[in-house]
This record gives sequence, C-alpha cells and structure tokens, in this order.
Amino acid sequence: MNEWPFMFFHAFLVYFQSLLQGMKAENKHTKIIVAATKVFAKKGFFTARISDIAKEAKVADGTIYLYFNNKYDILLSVFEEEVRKIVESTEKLLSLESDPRKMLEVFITQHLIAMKKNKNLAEVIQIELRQTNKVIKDYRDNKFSEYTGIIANIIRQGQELGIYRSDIQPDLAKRVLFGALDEVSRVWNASLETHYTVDETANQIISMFLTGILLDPDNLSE
Amino acid sequence: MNEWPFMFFHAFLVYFQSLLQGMKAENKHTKIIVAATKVFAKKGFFTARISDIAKEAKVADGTIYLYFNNKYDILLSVFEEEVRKIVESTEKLLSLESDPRKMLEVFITQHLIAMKKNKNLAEVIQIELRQTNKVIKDYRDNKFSEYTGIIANIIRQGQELGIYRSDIQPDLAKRVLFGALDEVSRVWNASLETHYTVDETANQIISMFLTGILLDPDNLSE
Amino acid sequence: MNEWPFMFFHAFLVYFQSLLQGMKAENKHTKIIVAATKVFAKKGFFTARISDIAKEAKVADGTIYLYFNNKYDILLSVFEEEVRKIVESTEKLLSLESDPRKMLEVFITQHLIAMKKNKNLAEVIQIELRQTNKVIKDYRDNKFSEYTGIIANIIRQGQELGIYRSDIQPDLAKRVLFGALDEVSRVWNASLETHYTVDETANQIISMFLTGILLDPDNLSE
Amino acid sequence: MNEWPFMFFHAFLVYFQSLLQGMKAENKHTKIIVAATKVFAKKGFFTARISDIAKEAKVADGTIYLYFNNKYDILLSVFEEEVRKIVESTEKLLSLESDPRKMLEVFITQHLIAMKKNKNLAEVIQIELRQTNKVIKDYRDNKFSEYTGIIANIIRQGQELGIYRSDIQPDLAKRVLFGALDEVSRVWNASLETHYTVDETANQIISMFLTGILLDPDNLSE
DNA sequence: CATGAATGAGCGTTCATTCAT
DNA sequence: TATGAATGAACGCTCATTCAT
Repeated sequence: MNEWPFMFFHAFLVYFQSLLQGMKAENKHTKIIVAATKVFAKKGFFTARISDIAKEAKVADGTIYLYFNNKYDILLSVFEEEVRKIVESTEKLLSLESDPRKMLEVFITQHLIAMKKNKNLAEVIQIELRQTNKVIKDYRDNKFSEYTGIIANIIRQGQELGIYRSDIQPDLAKRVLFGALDEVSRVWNASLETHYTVDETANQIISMFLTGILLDPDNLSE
Repeated sequence: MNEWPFMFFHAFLVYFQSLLQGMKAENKHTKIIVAATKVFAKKGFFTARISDIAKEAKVADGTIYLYFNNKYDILLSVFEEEVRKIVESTEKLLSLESDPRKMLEVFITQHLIAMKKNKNLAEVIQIELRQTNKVIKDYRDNKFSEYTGIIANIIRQGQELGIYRSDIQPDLAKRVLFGALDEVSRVWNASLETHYTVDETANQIISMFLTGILLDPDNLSE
Repeated sequence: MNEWPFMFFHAFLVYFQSLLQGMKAENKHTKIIVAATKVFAKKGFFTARISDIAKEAKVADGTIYLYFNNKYDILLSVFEEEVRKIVESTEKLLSLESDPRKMLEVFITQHLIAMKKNKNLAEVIQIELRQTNKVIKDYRDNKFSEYTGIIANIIRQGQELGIYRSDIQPDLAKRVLFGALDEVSRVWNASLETHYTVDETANQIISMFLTGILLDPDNLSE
Repeated sequence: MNEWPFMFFHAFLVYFQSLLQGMKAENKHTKIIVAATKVFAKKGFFTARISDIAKEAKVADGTIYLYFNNKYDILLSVFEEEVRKIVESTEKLLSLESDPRKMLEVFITQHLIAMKKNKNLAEVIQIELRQTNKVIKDYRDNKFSEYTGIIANIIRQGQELGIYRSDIQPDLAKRVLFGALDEVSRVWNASLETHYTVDETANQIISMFLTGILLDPDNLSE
C-alpha cells in the first residue's frame, strides 16, 4: 500500500490538531487556575472544596486531577502563577526607571494597584504565606522572595548611588515595606469599612517609607 | 452483675470530685487555652486536631466542649486572650512615657520582643488574621484593632504636639507599622535562616519609620 | 482533703469498669470481625464496602477505624482469627490420636466439616489466599502455613513410623491435600448444584489420598 | 481558521485507515487479550486498571471498549481464551494415549508444565475462579468445567476398563486432582521460595493420586 | 464536671466509561 | 475504527462533636 498521501496529510492533521489542543489544554488549565484563585480567595484554602473549584471552572471534579496532582498543588500553582505575573509586570515597569527613589514609588504604587484590582491575588498571597504547612514553606518562600527581592535590590542600588542611607539593611527594609503594603491590602479585603484611595495610600506609604513620619527629623527625642 | 457497690461508691466519687471543681475549672480552661495556643501555632488552625489540643492539655477530648462551644471558639478565645495580654502589657509600658517618639520606640520594641519570646503568639495572630472565615472577621478585627489602635493614638498625640507630620493618616500609619512588624516576625518563625537580633531590628524599624530611608530627605526625586 | 475513700473506691470503680469495657471492646471488635467475615465471604474483598461491614455490625462507619487501621487490616484480622480458630480446634482433635493414618482422617474430616458449617470461613480463606497483593502475601502465608504445616508434620511422623512412603515429599503432599480439600469446599460455595455429603466426601478423599485411585496398585501402566 | 484542507484530507485518512481494518481488528482484539492476561496476572482483577491494559496493548483506553463491553468482559474473554487453549492442547495430547493411567500422567504433567511456563495463565485462572461475583460464576464454571471434565472422563474410562476403583466418584476425584494441581501452582507464583521441579512434582502427584501415600495399603489403620 | 467510645457527615481522590473529534 | 480528554459516581477514611457512664 502506498502510504504517502496518508503520511503527508497526517502531518497536516497533527499540526492542526496540535493548534487546537494547545489552546484547549491551555484554556482548561487556565480556567482551573482562575477558578481556584477565586475560590481560594473567597473561602481560604482549607475551607475551599475541590468541587467548588470544579463548579467555578465549569469542569468535572475529576478533570482537575488531569491538570493538578492534588489540592495543594493547585494552591501552589495559583500562587506561583500570580507571583510570576506580578514579578514580570513589576520588572517591566521598573526597567523604565533609573532613579531608585522613583523605582520605589513605582513598586509601591503598582503593588497597591495590583492588589486593589485583583483582590483574589492579595488573598491568595496571604493564604499561601500563612496558611500552609511549614515544611513546604521554605521552598515557596524562595520562589516568593524573587518578588520581595526586588525591593532589596532597589535599596542596594540607591545605597550605592548615595541616595539611601547606608545603615539601612536592605533585607530588613524589604520586609518592612512588603509587610506594610500587605497589611494595608489585607484590610482592604477583610473589612467592609471605607478606606483611602490607592493614590492616597500610595503617596502616604511612599512618603513614610522615604522620609519617615517625623515633622522635623533633626529633632529626635533626646 | 450486682451493680450496687459500683453505684454506691460512684456517689462518693462524684462528691469528692465536686469538691475539687471550683479550682479545677479555672485551671482546665487555662490549660486548654495554653495547649491550644501551642498546637495552633505549631500546626495551624485547620491542621490542628481537637485531640491534639486535648492531649497537650492532658484532658479528654470531650472535656474541651465543656469550656468551649467548638473548635473555632477555641481559636477565638486564644486570640483574644493573647491580644488582651499584649494590649495590657503594652499600655502599662506606655503609661510610663509621654514623648510620642519614645512611645513608638517602646511599642515597636516590646512588640518584637513579645513575638520573639512567644513564637506561638506570633503564629496565632497570623492564623487568626488570615486563616479564618470572613463573616466573623469584622467582629474580631474590632477586638484586635484595640491593639493597632494604640499606634494610631500615639501618632495622633504626636501630631497634636507638632512632633509628627500632620499630613500622615494615623489609621493608615498604624497598618503600615503593624504590617512591617508582623511581616518581620512572620519570617522569624517561618524560615530557618539566621536573622537580625531584636535590638538591631527594632532600631532599624524605629529609624525607618521615624525618619525614612533617604539619606538627605530634602533632596527628593524631582 | 483526705483522699483515702476516693482512692480506695476508685480502685473498685476501675475494676468494675474494666470488666465492662473489656467485654464491650471485645464485643465490638468481635462484632466487626464477624460482620466482616460475612460480608467478605458474600461479596469478596474488593467489592465489599466498609459501610456494608459497618451496617452488618450495626456500628457507624467510623467506629470500624477505632479497631482497625484500614480495610485491608480487617481482612487480615478476619483471616488470622479464622485460621487461629481452625488451627486451635484441629490441634485439639489431633492430640487425641497417635496413629498418623487416623490423624490424617481427622484432619480431612474436620476441615471439611468446618468449611461446610462455616461457608464464610471457606470463602475468606479463598479470598485471602488469592485476592490480595503479592507483596504482603509472604507474611500471611507464613501465618497461614501453620495450618498446612500440620499436614506435613503428620506425614513426617508417619514416615518415621514406616507407615507412609518415605519417597513422598511432605511439603508437596501438604499442598496436594490442602488444594484438594480447598477446591472441594470452594465448589460447595460457588455452585448451586447438589453435591456429596461431608462424610462421603471425606471418605473418598481419605481413601484417595491414602491408597490412591488404582484398583490394583501393583499393576501400574508399563 | 480555514478547515477545508483538514476536512478534505481527513476523508483520505479515514479511507486509508479503513483499508487496514480487516486485519487490524483481529490484531487489536488479540493484543488486548494478551495485554490483559499479563496485567491481570500481575496485579489481579480489581487492582488492574483499564489504562494499564491499554498501555500494555499500546492502544488508547477508549479502544478497548470497541472490543469489549466492560472490564469484567475482558477478564471473561481472557479466561475463556486461556481455557480454550489449554483444553485444546490437552485433548490433542490425550488423543495419542489410550491407557487411562498414562492419560492421567499426561494430564497432570501438561497442566503443571503449562502453569509453570505461563504464570499468567495460572494467575488468571486463580483470579477468575475466586475473585469474581458469584452471580456470574455458574456460567463460567460450566465453561471451565470442560477442562476439569477431562479428568472425570479419564477416570470413567479407567473404571470401565477395571483399572480405576469403581467406588471412586469421578466428579469428586476431578476436583481433588484439580485442586491439588492448582494449589501447587499457586504457591509457585505466590512465594519466592525455591520449590520442586516440574518433573519431580508431577511424579509425586501422579504417584500419590494413583497409589496413595501409604507404604503398605493393605495395612490400613484398624 | 470528666471521660473517651461512638457517631456520621463530608471530602479528596480514583477510575471505568463515554463521546467529540 | 481510534483516540484520550472529560466525566461524575462512588468509596475509604477523618475528625469535630455528642452522650452514656
């Protein structure tokens, strides 16, 4: 039998199908990630049910296990995906700036914007950072520390340029700033009370972090 | 089987036990709180088992339900108890100071000391603040906000005395400071890496919060 | 407080309770074993559901896990219990005999009686021997081989007394006899067709195993 | 996307594939049977997964359902196929013999050889005979009894020729012999311990079954 | 009050089977 | 026919809570 036409067009077939399937698979994976982000944010990791995520993603429960190993794997994926996205967009924005003062302003502003826009994201970071098993934490913190590491790097650059105080420990300052930002956005999600706008909040935090809260810094308590 | 002797002496037993109960009750409640604090800190709220707490407290599982309505009620009690204690000790310390600058130093220092000394406490606050059902959160935040409210009050006092910048929003600043402190202590517990001492950390945070990280505050980015 | 009466009668109390609890626990454990034997026999290990066993034992599903680690542990316990019982009763009967010929008759007869009387037992042995994971099999076969080992021992005794042929391998003969007995009782359970009585069957097997099926053993095929 | 080329050549594809199907169908069916035999033997019916069989047969999971109705149907087919093969080869061998003594020797020897050579076969018979639902059992036993029926027939022939004892029940004897053979081969597969060779085993079983284990059959226990 | 055995609702996960391509 | 992604029913097991003693 001459198999030539078969093989030739089989190539086409495979090609077209791969186009479709790539999209399909991507879509389903993404759909589950998006759904899980929403559900985890709303109910927390432990209270969230696999069936909630499945329903939200409009797939069957079993389908989730075609894309993830287990419930925790979903959380991990959601977290890494969200962190990846924010690291990426942050670095893109920062590449446009060279002044470490401006860079911190950009970091602070975009973090707050991101958290405000995507409340799920804020929640999932909260959950991931505090809700899960310590054993696995270290690995993830390494992953996550890419993000906070950006702050430390900005500060180091500023110190080299003589803009930031050299007695400041960058690794401590990065926690101070991240903690401040995180707590502020936590409250946005947790409480129903009205709060300051993103701009106002960003300005205050920038100002506090850069110049402190003292009216007259030269006049410290004795 | 003749049950008479059993029942007869059971009466004795009950009587003797009742004698002990006045003092015991207090002790049991406390013992459970202490045990729960330890267990929640170690395993997290959802991963902690009632039987873990019971074992740690050396009581029977059922006994816990004589003192608490349900698992969540234990967490709430633990949280409130811990917050009560820290609010109390903080206010006692602050009552000895009048300079708002000194007062912030005291607050920062004692918070870090408390979290370092009692890692369980830090964990439980983390858990309580991020791990539990939103519906109930508002109530507790009100309860908890007594503590962060202290910061806001100090700042307001400082503003009235012209020490702190009047453009700073005290309710925002309290979150910024609490967030910074909380994140720093979270990392102490979460990671095994070595980190700065309490003193060093306190000094850095005090300095950052009061005067900012700029070397020359007058020379802001254009 | 004088604790003497308390402690004295507490001893009574503990004693009485231990009597009750020993019985209770024993009863529940036994109830589950009995129920599981019935259910496994009826449905097989894999088709049997924990809830079936619980229902049969009139306990809650969860109760089963107070007495057994997992489903397989139940099967193992059932098997060991049944084997223990039959080994025990068999050895009791055999201790009354000294003639190895009689002993084999006793073994064969009591095995068939036991299987006929307790069809569940026959089934559970079948299941256990063929239905479960090979990895664990060796351990259990060691346990089970106590029973078939009885046959080998009888044969060895007979060989020493010059009653049984010395060219017979006891370890092979024990499998031959056990296999024959087992297959016969398997069919009793599996098929609905009428079959020979226990006595008739026992006599036939005794006769076949001892003297073979040849009319004239001296006249073997050339 | 223009789907025209895809659809056009899909028609080709289907056409070419249809050409292959006559021969392929046979092959696939056989491939699946062979794969299933292997997998069932290795893991047992319940532990075996359809996907295991599919992988072993190098077909897609769904393909299996083009040839079999369900998982149990596969087992049934495997069993019948294996039994068919062994019945066929056994009868071929037996047709060369006329002496019922020789015939039993042939049956015993070839059964052990077959089980030793094809451990899968032994396992599948074990599984089929003991692992599956009773409801369906009778049908299959009828099917399977073709094989054990051979033993009964040999014995009946021997009885008619005055070679085998006329008091022996052929239907019982067939179970005794099959049970013995089956148990011996079960142990070959189940345990890792060394065991007798096929020849040695066959000789022992032949000898036991024909002449019994007594040294002097005339000297029965009183 | 104290106990801890018992309960049973509830969930994560598996896998035989289906079906669109 | 062939594929394998998708389905969803079903089950083993856990653990907060109850209650008889």
